[in-house]
Amino acid sequence: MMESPPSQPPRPARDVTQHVGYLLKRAQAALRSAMDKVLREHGLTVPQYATLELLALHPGMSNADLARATFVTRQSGNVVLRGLQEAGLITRPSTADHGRARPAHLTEEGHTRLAAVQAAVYAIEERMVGAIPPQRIAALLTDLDRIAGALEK
Amino acid sequence: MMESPPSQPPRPARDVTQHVGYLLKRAQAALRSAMDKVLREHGLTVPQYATLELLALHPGMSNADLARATFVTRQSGNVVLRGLQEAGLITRPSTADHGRARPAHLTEEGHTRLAAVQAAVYAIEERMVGAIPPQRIAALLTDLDRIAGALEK
DNA sequence: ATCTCGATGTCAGGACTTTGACATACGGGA
DNA sequence: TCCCGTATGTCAAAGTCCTGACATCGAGAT
Repeated sequence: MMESPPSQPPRPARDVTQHVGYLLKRAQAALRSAMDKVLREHGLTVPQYATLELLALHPGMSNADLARATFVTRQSGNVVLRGLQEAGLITRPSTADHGRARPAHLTEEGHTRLAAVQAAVYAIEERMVGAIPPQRIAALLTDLDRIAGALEK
Repeated sequence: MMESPPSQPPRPARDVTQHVGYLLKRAQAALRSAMDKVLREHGLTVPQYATLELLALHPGMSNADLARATFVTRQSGNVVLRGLQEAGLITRPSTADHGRARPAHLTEEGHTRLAAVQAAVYAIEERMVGAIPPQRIAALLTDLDRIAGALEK
């Protein structure tokens, strides 16, 4: 019940469910749900997967680096890293050579597990991209980036 | 450290941080953070605010309705509703007249508090919209809707 | 040399959310 | 009429994440 697709008003939507913020939340919730479902079959959480992907791209990132990049606090990032470390997917030196930052690196198994899930995750990305007119993709990426930039200020 | 804006590759981005999913996450994280900050000053959480907004638009929504609309579980929705009820912002009949659903309604104070925060929240929406070329807004909303639709299936 | 400041890692506690389960209530079909 | 599937509300337990706080480390200023 309570379903009333407000029959799209002209342009300046007054319905809250037509605001950019709400649509953004809805899309993100759907993405999160889809990724959770797929990653669970591989024994990974979304933050864990994101961390693996980032470490594959930028080996040696510290906990603080990863926390910023995955949009969680350092504390949560620490939990993620310990989980990955216990699972044997990453390694971190027990002592920091420079500051306090301890650079993380993927293990052999880390690379393997990442490769195993990438196909499934990228399929989700494909479903998203496939739902959008190709000529709009670039603009969409740009706009999302601008939204983030405008709010992060 | 570890900051290397990958100097935007031509178009088909291979960098994970250029994927639709990542940008979506980033924009949503920025929005959530901005809203948290503003709403905290008014003693409300994001789900609580969303619930008030929805109840203003559709009086009488049930807990299950609200949970779906705010993208949380019924259990979380229940917690939100009890919080709002204790704060005196909404009312719910103690007994259901039809099924088990107990329709929620804003109290006088609920309307007042909502009105008080709307200005601040809408200013955030304005910051987002303002960062995007006006002629692209409609397309952006459409694309976000399609992304959600493609994933919710 | 010393001090101050920012960044990092970590701990403790609490807040929020989810998973899983159960009981109740309506509605349609056998 | 009776049964079964769906929807709803709720409880208990666990997980996840965050806030607040503290100690350490490096770099630049004093």
